[in-house]
Amino acid sequence: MTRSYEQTCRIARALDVLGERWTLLIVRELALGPRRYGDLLADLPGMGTSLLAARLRHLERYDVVRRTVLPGPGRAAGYELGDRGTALTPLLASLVEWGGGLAPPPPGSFDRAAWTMLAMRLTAPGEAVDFDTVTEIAVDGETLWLQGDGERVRLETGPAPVKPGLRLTSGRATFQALATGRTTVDDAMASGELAVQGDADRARLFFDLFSLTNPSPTHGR
Amino acid sequence: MTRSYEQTCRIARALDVLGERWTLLIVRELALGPRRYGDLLADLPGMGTSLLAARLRHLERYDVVRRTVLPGPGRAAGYELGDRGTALTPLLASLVEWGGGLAPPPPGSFDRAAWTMLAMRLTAPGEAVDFDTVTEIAVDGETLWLQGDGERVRLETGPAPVKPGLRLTSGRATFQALATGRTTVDDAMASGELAVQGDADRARLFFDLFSLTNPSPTHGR
DNA sequence: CCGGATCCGTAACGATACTG
DNA sequence: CAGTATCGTTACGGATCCGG
Repeated sequence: MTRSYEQTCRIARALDVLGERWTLLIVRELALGPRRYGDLLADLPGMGTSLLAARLRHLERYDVVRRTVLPGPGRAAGYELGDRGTALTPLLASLVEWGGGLAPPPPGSFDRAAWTMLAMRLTAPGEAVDFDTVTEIAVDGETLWLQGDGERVRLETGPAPVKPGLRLTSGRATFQALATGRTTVDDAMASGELAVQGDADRARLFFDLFSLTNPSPTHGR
Repeated sequence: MTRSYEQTCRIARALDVLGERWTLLIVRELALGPRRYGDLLADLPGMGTSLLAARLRHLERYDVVRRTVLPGPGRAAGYELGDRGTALTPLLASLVEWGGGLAPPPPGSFDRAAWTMLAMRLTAPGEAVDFDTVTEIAVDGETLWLQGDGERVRLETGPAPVKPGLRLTSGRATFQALATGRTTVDDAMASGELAVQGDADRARLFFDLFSLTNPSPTHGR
């Protein structure tokens, strides 16, 4: 089917499944919640449609990805992570940590707040699971939400399914600065670049918990 | 040079550097100690020589890989991991963990004890760094050695540079069974499939510490 | 002989058009 | 909207060739 390294090594076999172009970015997208085929295509600029279809079929075989019926009216078909897909969380976290050490991206790159927020979630300390305020984030028109439930932090694209207890609105540059700790909630509020609806203390706690401290909190050996 | 996703996302940027075919397997090989160009080529069956040269040059740019002079007589040129390469240890560990959940490899795959031992080292618990006995392992003619120094576990291919305190000799199948805990040192010794030179208690401790317990000791979130 | 560079056939990818 | 079909382009794999 797909080209294999034909090695017994676990690393090589993992890469047999995950190592081809776009594969882990599909997993990244679905780590942000279930999506429709067309949404995936739109969020992976440059990827051809036939390739996306082939990758999804491939990943289904390993239960990395699973077909599902999306919630809400319309019973639309979509894709979500399977059990072997959610098991990729530590791998995605390693990639985020390592990628954080690279030079800053060239201007003109595609950017989405959801990617930054996913990186924040993946590298957040364990206490972040107790952040139980439903928080909606709107960055430059893009909206997403998250909530900790004591077990893990749910993070999905789109508007919050219930009325959020905290709502943060900003532009991309400000959000990036907040994410990396280059600015603070107070400064961003004072300059009008960040709007906070809800408790300002909660907003401060939010960025304290999820901030992409770079260099990273070395995990592993 | 190489094709990029052109996304600001840290995952995508990490994959811009690491995501192409063979790249992480080169890192895996160099995680087993410095090597010469020809050795890398021999240990990566199927890889073309021009591609290896291109990958090495690419990885040098990011200090994942570095040119070096090999120890020993001859002052031969070789390659070793750079700082950004050794920083890939947690990523390799994640791949090992995830790959361990896949179906067993098809027969006829390439196999080396060094790959299994690297997987054991990457997923071993922290106490393994205190395993300070120089241990040489010979599996089916292939030899490698390792030693903990209290900080980390050094693991390299080839014979031990000093007289080992423990020496284990077996065939591939037996070593695999010992690595995955499907057999014990005592059983393998009793059946003559494993020869232990040195303290048998140390040999037992060795496999206790490094055994690829599958399912894994969940690390990360 | 080792460390590559060159060349060329094949397989993978990317863009667009097309179909149920 | 969710894919399949087609086709030009790029990347890879294998063999051969070259300089120290």
